[in-house]
Amino acid sequence: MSEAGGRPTIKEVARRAGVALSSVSRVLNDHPDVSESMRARVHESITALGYEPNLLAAGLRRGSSRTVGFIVADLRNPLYASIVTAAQRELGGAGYAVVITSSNSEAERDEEMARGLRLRQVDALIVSLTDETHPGVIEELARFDGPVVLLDRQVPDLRNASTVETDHGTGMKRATRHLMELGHERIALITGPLEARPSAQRVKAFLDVHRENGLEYPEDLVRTGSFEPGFGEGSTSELLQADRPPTALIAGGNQLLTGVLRSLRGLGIEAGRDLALISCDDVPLSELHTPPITVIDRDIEEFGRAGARLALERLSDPDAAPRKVVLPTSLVLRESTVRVPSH
Amino acid sequence: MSEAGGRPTIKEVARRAGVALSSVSRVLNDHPDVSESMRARVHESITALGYEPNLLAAGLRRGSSRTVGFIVADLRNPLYASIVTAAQRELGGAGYAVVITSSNSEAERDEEMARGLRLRQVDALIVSLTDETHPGVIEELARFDGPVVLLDRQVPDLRNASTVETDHGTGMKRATRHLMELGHERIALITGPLEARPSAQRVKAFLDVHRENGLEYPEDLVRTGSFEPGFGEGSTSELLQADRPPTALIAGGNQLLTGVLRSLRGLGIEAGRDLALISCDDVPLSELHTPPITVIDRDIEEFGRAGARLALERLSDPDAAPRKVVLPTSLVLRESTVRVPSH
DNA sequence: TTGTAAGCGTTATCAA
DNA sequence: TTGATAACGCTTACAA
Repeated sequence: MSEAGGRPTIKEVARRAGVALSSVSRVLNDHPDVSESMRARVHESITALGYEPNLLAAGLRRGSSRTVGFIVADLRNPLYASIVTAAQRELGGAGYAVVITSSNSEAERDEEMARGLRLRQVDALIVSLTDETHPGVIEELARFDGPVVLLDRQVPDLRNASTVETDHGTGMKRATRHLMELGHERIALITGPLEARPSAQRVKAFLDVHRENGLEYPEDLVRTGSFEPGFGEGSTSELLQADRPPTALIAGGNQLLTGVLRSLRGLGIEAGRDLALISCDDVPLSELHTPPITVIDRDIEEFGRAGARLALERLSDPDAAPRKVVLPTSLVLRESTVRVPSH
Repeated sequence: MSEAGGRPTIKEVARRAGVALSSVSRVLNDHPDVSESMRARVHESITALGYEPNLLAAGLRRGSSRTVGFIVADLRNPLYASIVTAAQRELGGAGYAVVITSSNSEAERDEEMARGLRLRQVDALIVSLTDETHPGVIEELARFDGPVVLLDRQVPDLRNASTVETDHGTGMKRATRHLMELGHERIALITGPLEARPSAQRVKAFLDVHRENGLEYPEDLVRTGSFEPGFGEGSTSELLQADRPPTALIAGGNQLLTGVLRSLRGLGIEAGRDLALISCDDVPLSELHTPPITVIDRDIEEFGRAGARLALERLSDPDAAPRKVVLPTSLVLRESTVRVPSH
């Protein structure tokens, strides 16, 4: 199309406009010291040539790619997708592009993704770690020298990281107390690995409420391990087919919930009638299930925005100290927990 | 940590190893002509210095970023997330990173994202367009000179694009016939905008089956417009509160389905009993709903993989002609369509 | 097999 | 306010 085949560069724009290369750059980055006539000539040349900047080159020279890397444990979880979408909007408004990667809930992939993003010179990293205790990932994040934002995770070794957390503990306490008030004494809890903050917080809160009500530690009723549907399904089947099955169950996430519901269907057990059921995070399934399912909810968009803001904060002021934001949860009561257990 | 503060570069690796800069590069890219001793010395130096390559620089020089850009209409749709995840795995295996962007179902954002990815010098583009007729996006894609893969879209003007399509027509025909065999004569169809291939294909197939059965064109029962839940909810309410409501309904996507179900709940209408219901694409909600919902299904992972393969195909051989892959659909019968309508 | 050197498209420093 | 020019970190002819 232009001079010599390939895409026109700043150099050709300069030649055509009869100005210096650096002047074109100044116009492009709207530098304050450019005359109106210069701006006009350059713009004329730019549109005539159909010039488009090469962001790789600019990033290399500038030492910053104007890009934020995002690592999520599982993109297929609609929750993460919402977080990413909200964050992307916030960051986009500030001129940053977002590179999203998914680790498929494998800690080694987390490490791989973090490294990849580092080498691509992203300016900041927002991560939802699969395993906050995995040394490889921590090391990887420590090597990164831009701001790091951890979502719902805590890594004490990472001096440089801001965090946005959810107050899962309070939510779990409310849920557990709610079930106890309904008369349940044998409540089961299925949640992800203890290596992820939310699970640890939930288990602790769950046990605290038991203790506070003078109830024994229901060791056999607490299952931690994974956020995948399969884990929810298997655990539910085991729990409900044991000698003393629970009368209520709390699922620690929407993916776990689908597993729980699959199991219930297989066993012919109906939530709300035969078993009180509570899930974490509101999704269409929990709302539209028959009966609708009580959930520990939170503002997931705000969660994503908060992550983005924490990153931007330290991007605009590299000396700013890392911060921690804690977001609240609320208990949304629905029919899956209205009836008193028949046992 | 190393010489002068910043991260070590290839230059410092070379100096420490006492070899030429280019030799380090050769080792890094495992060029065939490197002696074992050279390789060893360089590697020693690399680990000693903690060297890490700058992919921005490599990409600039090479004229290729080893990156594939992905544009999806809505990341929050679990279906897209699965497609992306599958594609990412395939592309990652071939050494390509994936930059995911979401346009939030806004055609202008599609354009914006495409441009952004272009400027970032991605090597290929895989896109699920919001509006395949939007001139801005088409122009944008046309300017791109690497391979373009369109997902479930067709743009005749784009000579350079491969496509992976779903045979939505056959699926819709099966679904419609199935309902007619159950005795339904007034079947409603709610689907996305006609500007998106799947909707157009569905409407056509739906009408074809009506014609083939000697039934009039149910103009009042076909609603096209958007894939968002709100559109599903509003349309369902209107349809079911009209003078001659349908006895069966087909929802053209999982997001639409949640809207449909919300509306049904509000109206006190039960799927499977009062209204036969079919949805497109299987998600936990369709499977776990009471009653389970009949769906037009497809292998969504394969869809994503196919997109990735089409991109890789032309990435490794730039002269390869664009190709088109069509994936089948199947009808999964469930309880939402077993009963004969009472009307 | 290895080294020298040019250049990828920018930005930023320095003079003018 | 503008123009030369030197990087940025890497790859790749070409020479040795």
